[in-house]
Amino acid sequence: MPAPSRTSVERIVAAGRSVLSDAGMEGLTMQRVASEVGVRPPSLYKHVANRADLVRLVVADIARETRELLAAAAGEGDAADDARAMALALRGFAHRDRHAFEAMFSPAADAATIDSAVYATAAEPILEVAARLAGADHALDAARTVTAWAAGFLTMELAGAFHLGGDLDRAYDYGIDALIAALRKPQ
Amino acid sequence: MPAPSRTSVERIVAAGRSVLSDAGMEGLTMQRVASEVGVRPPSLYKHVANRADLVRLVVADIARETRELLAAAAGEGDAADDARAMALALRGFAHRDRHAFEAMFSPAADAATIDSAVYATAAEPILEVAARLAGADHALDAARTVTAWAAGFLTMELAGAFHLGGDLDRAYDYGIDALIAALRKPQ
DNA sequence: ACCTGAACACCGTTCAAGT
DNA sequence: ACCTGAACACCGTTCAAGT
Repeated sequence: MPAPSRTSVERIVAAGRSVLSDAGMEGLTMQRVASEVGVRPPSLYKHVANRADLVRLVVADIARETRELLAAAAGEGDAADDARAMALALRGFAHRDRHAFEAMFSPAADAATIDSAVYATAAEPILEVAARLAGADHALDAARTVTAWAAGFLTMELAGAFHLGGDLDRAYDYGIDALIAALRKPQ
Repeated sequence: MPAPSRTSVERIVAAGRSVLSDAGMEGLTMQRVASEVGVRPPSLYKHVANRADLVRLVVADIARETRELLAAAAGEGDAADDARAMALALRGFAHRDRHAFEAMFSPAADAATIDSAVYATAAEPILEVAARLAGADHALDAARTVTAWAAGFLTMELAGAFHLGGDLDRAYDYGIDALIAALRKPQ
């Protein structure tokens, strides 16, 4: 007499995603997720291999979310406007959901190995603007430079590394403007 | 009959530093550190408040190390040469000791709250070159932009986020050149 | 004044037994 | 075919008892 599944990977990942948002990576425990889903911890192992696997799935979800966010920010402006809008959208996300942002952009000991395909997902819209901004030949380098800067800035901002004061909104603008100017292909 | 201390904070932090290097943040356990130091885990609590405290001290050590490293890289070249040399020195460190680098530049759930003074320590040599490069008025913004980019690039490189291939050495050069050009004060 | 063993709470994970 | 309780290993941390 087979027992019908009382949950599913989808529901487990969704629960994990929401636990992560409000308890952080450290609070993302199998026990908490199980109780959120209405099941006992051992049952989760019928649907995911282990905690690392669950974390990987949750991070992949966040990557998809990030891609949507960035794609939506790139409107019909020129390349520089779109790049600026995407940078601001990413900062908004980092502020709105710091745990999700950190899970994606800092290699917590927990996240262990993240599928590199996950990054490719989120990187698509960035590559597209980078190509328009820097030209096809430098699209990859330009995309990496901008992404590295934004990820680094926001990670450090969230970590409280920018303690020397000054207006961080302005500092972020300063950075994005400097990068756009530097990467822009000769007209 | 008071018992003479069989260890010290210094020795504990040094042990923690070396355990971190070869086992990562996740392998940095009180048990491992205790055994490295020749003592039982409960004894550590006579010298550090708890694991978070130990992690904080280890990270502060890494920050000092990083400052030395950066200061040594800034030779007698002009501002652009020094900035380049410092960026390369940081990358060398990230490759040589990835766990130490990650402990400093990614807010592991473990690191919890890092003293912001720790960042100030490591930032000093960067601020100094930034002032020479971008002028005193923009020193802080320029230092933040360069640091954010380098931290982001190296974190992503270590995480395997740059899977799309291409020469990463060249990509790093591309980034630092672009940033130097963008931040350089009008001559 | 520091060290220790014993103990506790909490975690991930396995597994035999239920349905 | 999935769920469960019981169990195990491992972790951080506390504390009374040793010296």
